[in-house]
Amino acid sequence: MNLTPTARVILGMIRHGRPTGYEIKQLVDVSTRFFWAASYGQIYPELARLEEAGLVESEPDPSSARRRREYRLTAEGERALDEWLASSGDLIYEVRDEGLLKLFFSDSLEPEKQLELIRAMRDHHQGIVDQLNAVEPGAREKGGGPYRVLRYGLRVHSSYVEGFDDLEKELQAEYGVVA
Amino acid sequence: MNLTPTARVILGMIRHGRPTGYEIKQLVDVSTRFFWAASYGQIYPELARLEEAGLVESEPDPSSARRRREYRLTAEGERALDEWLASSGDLIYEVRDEGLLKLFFSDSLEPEKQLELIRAMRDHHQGIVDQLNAVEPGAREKGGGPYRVLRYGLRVHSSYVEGFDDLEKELQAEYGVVA
DNA sequence: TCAGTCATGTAACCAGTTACATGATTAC
DNA sequence: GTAATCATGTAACTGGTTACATGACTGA
Repeated sequence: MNLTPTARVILGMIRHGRPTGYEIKQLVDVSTRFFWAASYGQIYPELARLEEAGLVESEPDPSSARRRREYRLTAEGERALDEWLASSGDLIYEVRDEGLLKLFFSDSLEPEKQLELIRAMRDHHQGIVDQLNAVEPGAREKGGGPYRVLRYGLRVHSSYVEGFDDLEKELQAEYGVVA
Repeated sequence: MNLTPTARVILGMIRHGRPTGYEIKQLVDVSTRFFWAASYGQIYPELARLEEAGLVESEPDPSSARRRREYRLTAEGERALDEWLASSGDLIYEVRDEGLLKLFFSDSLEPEKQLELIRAMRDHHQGIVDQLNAVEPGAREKGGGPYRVLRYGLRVHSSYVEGFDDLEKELQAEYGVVA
């Protein structure tokens, strides 16, 4: 009953009230995206596999004018989801941050280019903070896990921004630049 | 001259004084690993491709008793590395954090399990902080990009730990647990 | 002598993205 | 009418891990 990575988001999202591939993708894109992304190219085939495996079942939504297939968890699916949530093995934790990699190798770069890099990273994380802030009110109302995760994200990405601000000042001091 | 992701670490590490696949992997594992990993299964084939493409050249190390192939950057390779470092397009930034995904869906979990999850994540990041602290003295001495990256990592992972500590207290209060 | 480390490499697999294709419905 | 959005899906590709295989050298 071992779930593939994408299956975990999908089952979770179905229980969370997102019964179609499309709706799952929509919610992922404004919530889990920053720590767990998913593309249509993963979602639709995985839904089919999950149905084949008996963890979900589906039927076309007749109340909708457009083509629309609604999924729900089977008893098996509920069990598999709970099992994963309660499991206590190693948790996947992977990061790929090209900016940090550049920074690591940045000693050969001109100061101005180094600053440019740091500012780009700062802006990127500030952008995430902004996006999180934009959904904060709605999330606060609902509370629970999603809201906890949101606040966590807000905290760490703000800490990123601070870190880059400090780095920028430090570099400017080092190279004798006057702001 | 577009470098594959792994090519960037490799070229950077060669310039940084790690001329063999083995040594590249060793350094990656204690430095960039937390934001840019690489496995032997990527490194060795990529070295061969880079040589084929003329970005590196190599010869067996005669001064070594064991089999050992030393790579160095060609002029082409130097140029490609510099070009990447100075480029200013979008930077890859990807995270996959299974713990946060669980937390997102954790509302159906018993409080005790929720706390367990939060503690596991806390411990994981504390472990990273410990590992970073272990290499801090050596990195401080050398300074430059690697040291900047290290301090950044220390900062954000400490902020993760704090975040989870707070979350734990919050949950305990919510569920009326007395520490 | 034997465990550990240095050192290179391959094959099978896994998980993911991007781009494309299709078409209906809704809002302006 | 037409642009945006809803909605599903596939094919080609990319980038990566894991496990395995091999063997020499080094230090206790």
